[in-house]
Amino acid sequence: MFTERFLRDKSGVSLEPAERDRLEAAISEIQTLAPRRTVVRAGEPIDQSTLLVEGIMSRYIDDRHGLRQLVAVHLPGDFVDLHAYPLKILDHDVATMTAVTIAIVPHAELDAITREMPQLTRKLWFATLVDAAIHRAWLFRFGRLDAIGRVAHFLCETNARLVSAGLSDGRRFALGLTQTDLAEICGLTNVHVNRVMRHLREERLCIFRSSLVEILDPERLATRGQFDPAYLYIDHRTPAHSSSNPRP
Amino acid sequence: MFTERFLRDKSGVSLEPAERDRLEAAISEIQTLAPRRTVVRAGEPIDQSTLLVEGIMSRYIDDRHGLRQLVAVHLPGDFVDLHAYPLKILDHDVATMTAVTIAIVPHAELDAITREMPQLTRKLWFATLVDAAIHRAWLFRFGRLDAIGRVAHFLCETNARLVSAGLSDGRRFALGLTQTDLAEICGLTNVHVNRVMRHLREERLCIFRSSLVEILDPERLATRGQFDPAYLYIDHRTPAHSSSNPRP
DNA sequence: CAATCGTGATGACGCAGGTTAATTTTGGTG
DNA sequence: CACCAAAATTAACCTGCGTCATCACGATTG
Repeated sequence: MFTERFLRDKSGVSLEPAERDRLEAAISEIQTLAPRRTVVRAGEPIDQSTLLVEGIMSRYIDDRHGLRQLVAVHLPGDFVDLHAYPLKILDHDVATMTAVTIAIVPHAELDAITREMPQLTRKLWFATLVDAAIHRAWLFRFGRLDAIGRVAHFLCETNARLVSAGLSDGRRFALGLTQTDLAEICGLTNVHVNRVMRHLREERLCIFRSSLVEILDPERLATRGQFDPAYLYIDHRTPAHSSSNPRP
Repeated sequence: MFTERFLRDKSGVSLEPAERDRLEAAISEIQTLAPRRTVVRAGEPIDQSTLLVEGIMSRYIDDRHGLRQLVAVHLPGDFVDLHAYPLKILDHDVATMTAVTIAIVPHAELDAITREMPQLTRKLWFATLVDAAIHRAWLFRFGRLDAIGRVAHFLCETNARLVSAGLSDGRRFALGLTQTDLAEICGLTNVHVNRVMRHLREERLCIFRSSLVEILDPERLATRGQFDPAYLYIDHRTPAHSSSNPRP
C-alpha cells in the first residue's frame, strides 16, 4: 500500500477503497533515491508525477547566483509534484533531501482517472490545493514572523504533518535535516538558525539534534510561531494513528 | 462575456467555445462592490466562488495583532477563490482593494461541470495551480530579494499579468494601489517603499504614481527583480491583445 | 475657506539578522 | 582507533530596513 498515507486524515476527502485501489494501480514504478538528488528540473516537460512514500523531498527556485529558495518540504504521503499533471512544465526544481522511496504515476493514468472518476479527481485537486495553502502559510511566516517565530512555525507545521502521517507522537520525531537545511527553509542563514536553536533550547521550547527533534512545550512553541494548523486541513475527528510507528 | 479574460493566453488551456458557454451559464449573479470590503472570511464554509471581472482584489492572512500579510493580488480575469470549491473552507480572507465587478459561480454548478466535462475540469484545476505558482514566486521574492528587488519583481509580475489581460501595453498601466498597499504586498513598511520608489525613479527604471505605473526600462527592471515570467504560464505564441484597451 | 484626512516624502536613530572567520563537535570509514 | 568531512557553535563587526517623528500637498467636506 504505497498510497497508504496519501490524504490520510484530510478533512472530508478520505479515499474510498475503490479510489485507493485505482490509485495503487496507477503506479508504474517504485524507486529509491539517494539524498540531495534533483528529480525534476524547472522548465522541462514531464509526463509523470511522484508520490513520496518514505523520506523527505523539497521544491526550490534558484536565483541568478545559484542560491536557492525552498518553496516546499514534502513528507511521506505527499504527492510531491501532482501539480505537474495539469501544468505539464514546472516553475521550480524538485529534489530529495534525505534518502527516499517514491512511487511514479504516469500522467496517462491520471488522464484515465479524470475521465472515469470525477470524485477522485476532485480529491487529487484538493491535495494540490493543500500544498498551495501551505505556500500561503509560508508567505505569512516570511512576511510577519521574526527568525525565532519562523523556525517555531516550521517545526510546529512539520510536527502536525508528521503526526497526521503517523510519524510523530506530537512531541518527538525524526527529521534528517541540518541547520543549514532549516536556514534555506526559513529564509535565514545557518549562523542565525544556530542562534535561534540555542534560544529555543534555553527557553525550554524545543531541542533540535539533526536526527531528532524534541518539542518540549508544544503550546508555547505554537504561540511563539503564531501557528494555527487550520491551513493543513487535517480532520481532527480521526484521532492520531496510534497504531503507526513514531520513530524514536 | 464575463469570463472573457479567464485563462486568456494561458499556455495549452485556452477554452473551447462550448466550455466558455458552460462557464458563462454557471454564473448565478453579477455584483459590484466598494473598495476595501471583505468578501470571504477564513474558516467560514462557502458554497460559491468569485470570478473577478473588473478591479483588484486581495487575499490575506491576519496575524495575532491584526496586522495582515497579503498572499495574493488578483486582477481582472482571475478566478479569485476557485480553490474554495474543493477546499470548502478557506485558510485566508478575501477582500476588494479597489471597486470591483465580480461574477458569482455556485459550487453546485462546478459539481455539474466536473461530472460532465473532465477537460474543462482540468483547466479549472490548472487555473488554481497557476495561483500556487504565483505563491511560489512570492516566496522567492521574500526569501531572496532585497526591498528594491521585491518591488521591481512585483511590478514586473503585475505588468505581465495585465498585458495578458489586455490592460497594459507593456509600459504603462493603471493600478489603484497606494504605497502602503505595495508595502503590504512586498512585506515592507510604507516608509521603506517610499525610499524604494525614489530609487527606482532616480534610476529611471519605473515611476509609480498611485493611479498610473510607468515602466521606463522593462528589461533593467526585470533584471533588478530577477523576474522570469515562466511561472505565469502565459502562452507567447499568442501576441498581446492589441485590440483591447490599455487604460492611460 | 478652514478643517480634516489620505497619501507621499524625508530625516534621525536603533536593531535584527547578515557576513566573515575561527574553533569544536559529530559521525562515518578505512 | 585514527582520520576526515560535515555539521554545529561562537565571536566581532556591519548594514538594510524598521520605527518614530515631522511636514507638504491635494482632495473632501462642513
